[in-house]
Amino acid sequence: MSYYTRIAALRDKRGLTQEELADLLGISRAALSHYEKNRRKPDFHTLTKLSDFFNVTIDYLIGRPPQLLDNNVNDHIPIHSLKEEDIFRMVELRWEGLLLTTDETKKVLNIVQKKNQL
Amino acid sequence: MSYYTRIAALRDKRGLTQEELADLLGISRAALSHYEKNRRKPDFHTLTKLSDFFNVTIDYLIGRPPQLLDNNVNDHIPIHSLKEEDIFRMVELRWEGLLLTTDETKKVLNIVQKKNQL
DNA sequence: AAAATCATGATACGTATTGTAACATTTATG
DNA sequence: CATAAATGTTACAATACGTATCATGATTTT
Repeated sequence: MSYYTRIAALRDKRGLTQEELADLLGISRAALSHYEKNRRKPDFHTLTKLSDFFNVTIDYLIGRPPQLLDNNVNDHIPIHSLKEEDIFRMVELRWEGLLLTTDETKKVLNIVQKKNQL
Repeated sequence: MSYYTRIAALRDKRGLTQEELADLLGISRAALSHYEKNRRKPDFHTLTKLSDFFNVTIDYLIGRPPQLLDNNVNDHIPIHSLKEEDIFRMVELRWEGLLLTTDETKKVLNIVQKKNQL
């Protein structure tokens, strides 16, 4: 219920001060401090700027726990006529909230391929 | 800049009225209408309830355009010591914002495997 | 097709939340 | 341990929110 955003952790990881990040995003340091301490909630625009900057999803940013993979109903996926670009768009691998590059994705998919288990 | 949430579209897809969805989520119909028309912005808790209900990310829900896969720096991924469960956690395939089930994911990964192109 | 019903959009206002500046406290450094 | 740098906190004006209510639009019924 009471989320803790991961802004502070992400910022620390990059060795930025509140003031530096605030300037980069065009917001005040006080506001950023409030966000990190969960006293204030950034609006969508700021959320997006933060997510873009750190290359994470908003879900990750606000500390939303990951969803489970089952109990879902996707009737409309044309699984057998997926084009390569469709698949490319679907595959978004992340590690601790961070998107993998194309290269990294390739490597992981190769492992999947070898293990042949999923 | 000015996002349009996909709440209305997702709700319509399920054939729900504003009142029905509002009741399911424990919010007022007026509030929901405001969210759909981008006159008000739901708080994190409501955002999460909506995302959980529709099984989509918050990013998708608020209409954030998808991120690109390149220009990223993930130095810390232990690619060669990934356990199967690690990979499982990483693989979150989506189609129009909706998470794929394990079965569907298997199928798509099988296609990837055959095309052997990614 | 008019009346009635249902669904959604819009407004106004009391309340709650936000942003900012200023001050306080904590942490790092010479 | 004194100073500076970084972060935390408070108070208040400005903004945004939730709700009730009314307005409009869309279906249904007869």
